[in-house]
Amino acid sequence: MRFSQCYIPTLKETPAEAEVVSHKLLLRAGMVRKLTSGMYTYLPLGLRVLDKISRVIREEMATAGYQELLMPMVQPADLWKESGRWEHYGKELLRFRDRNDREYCLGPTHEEVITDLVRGEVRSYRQLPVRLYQIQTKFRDEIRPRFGLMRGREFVMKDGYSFDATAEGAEKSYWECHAAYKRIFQRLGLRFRPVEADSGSIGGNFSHEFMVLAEAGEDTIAFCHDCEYAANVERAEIRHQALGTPRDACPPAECVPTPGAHTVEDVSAMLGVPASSVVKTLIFLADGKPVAVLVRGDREVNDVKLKNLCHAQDVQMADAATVIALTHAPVGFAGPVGLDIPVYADNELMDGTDYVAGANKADSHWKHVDLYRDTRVTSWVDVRMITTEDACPRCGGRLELTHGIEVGHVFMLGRKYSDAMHATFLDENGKEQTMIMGCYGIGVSRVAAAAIEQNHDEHGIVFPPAIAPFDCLLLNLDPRNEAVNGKAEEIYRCLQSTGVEVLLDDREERPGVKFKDADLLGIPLQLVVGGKGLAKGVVECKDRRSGTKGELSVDNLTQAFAAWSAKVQDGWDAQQA
RNA sequence: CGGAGCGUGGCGCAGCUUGGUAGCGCAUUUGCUUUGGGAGCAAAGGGUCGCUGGUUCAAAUCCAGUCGCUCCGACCA
Repeated sequence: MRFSQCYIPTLKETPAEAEVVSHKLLLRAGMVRKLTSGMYTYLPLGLRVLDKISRVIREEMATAGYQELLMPMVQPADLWKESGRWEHYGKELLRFRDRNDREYCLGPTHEEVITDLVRGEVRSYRQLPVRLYQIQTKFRDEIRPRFGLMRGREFVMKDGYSFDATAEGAEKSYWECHAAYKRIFQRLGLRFRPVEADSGSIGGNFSHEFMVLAEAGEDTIAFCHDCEYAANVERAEIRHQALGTPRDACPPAECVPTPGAHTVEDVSAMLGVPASSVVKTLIFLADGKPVAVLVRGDREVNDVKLKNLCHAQDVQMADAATVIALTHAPVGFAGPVGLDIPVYADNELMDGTDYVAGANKADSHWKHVDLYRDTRVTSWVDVRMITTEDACPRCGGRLELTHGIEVGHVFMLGRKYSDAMHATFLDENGKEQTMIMGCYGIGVSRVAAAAIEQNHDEHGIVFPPAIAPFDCLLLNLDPRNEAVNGKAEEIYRCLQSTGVEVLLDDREERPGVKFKDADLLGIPLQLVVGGKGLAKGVVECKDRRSGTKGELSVDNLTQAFAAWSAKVQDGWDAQQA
């Protein structure tokens, strides 16, 4: 392609609306433009990036035995009523009516449609497994779209589904897709980790998220240095071993004044005890029902764990009025002593005694609290956030926390949808059975953003070769100079004929403009054809990632280019490993 | 939805407090010069100041409403 004939509107300045790096650079590099909140037009260069990502996905899904199809974006409400999600999915599901007043929604995901399809065709265990996927635009009416392509309302997703006759078969489908995802993100040149994850509202038995490691990531993941364990902190279980030693004797509990101390820090400072000796008592509403959660003062409650423990759809911190009604004290003085709502205490508190806790009375706390002696704990549970002080739940090794961007998620759904929608088949005994499903998503447009979050510098994007819109950017520094122009055109044709995707910058611009745009666009290989180089019989080359510059002789350019290109790819592979 | 902020030529911003001629940089057009890291000079074009209503002799500026966008929280690929 010729730059002069491409629609690549690069920007010198960053539009005010962009906050995160990937959004700024996608706008500046002329890859996307916003239509309205959370909805973007992919310009030619941006679309090429999506196509590159999709190509890898298609190849690896095919290898894993998944076939591509394409389902409608508009879905009838009936199917969603059948699965029960018309009621449960919430406002993210954009609903509307047609001219005949029939109800529809825009597809945020396609479990219902695919299940309807498969139940209509598949009668026998002999027809299973069925493994299908599509790459399509999805719509979710997000509460708050943000960060450009990272969380749009309209976005491109690959969604795959498997239907199996047996649990073993379903697991096979699941793990084969899991393996395909590893190959996909590997090939895309991203540093990533598959992590154990909570299933959330999609439901199901177990799931893994694929996290691209990046500072800007909205998720936190915990992973072990000594074994393969990695999990989203929402899910990471905590290895708790009872100390086995008798707890110290605890002096009688004593109520002491703590005026104005309504944070753990205030209390521990005022009473001269470490935060770890304070019991933090938080009141939550689980589907509207109050529960108290106890964690050590220096820990955080994990509300996903709490949600699962309560079997609740929704868990929130209680508002101030509710706290006052339940504890008879303002926020900040709640404690487990004498509290008559269910109390979930974190396992970690088992080991200690002589705690400080709120007194359920304004400006007062109890000292010398023994949770066994002085309170009634409903159950001891794992409800807190994991920390780097915790040991790996698998092997006891050292844990590290890092940020990640969720680009893929695989779920073992089980029979959640197939039961609700009667997707059944006859087994070898002629007995009716329910299909076992898995579903598998990759945020294609989010992968593009995540790749940029992970790979950029102060000059612009640094695309991994597999994702870059072109393999090579060929700069013709002086199109009006016959020798330079002729050589640039010759190299352009020559590289194209060997299958290299080349963008030729043939614009009548000053060299500086071309260099700046070249770095901004992030195409991995830059070749510079200019008078200076040609005088020496060379064109200059630059590896966008490392910044390393070199010279390639014009005489055996094809071979020299191939060798250099392989070297640049090696650099990427080394960085990824 | 709760909290914070922003809307002024294509882009980035100033002006608003204290009402009175709409301004700067970039980009665009033309000419000349320049030509290896976002060129220089000269000239030119382009804005109902988000929208509606109000106050006023007079509103970008003050008031009310409304729409849109961004950021912080609950959601998720």
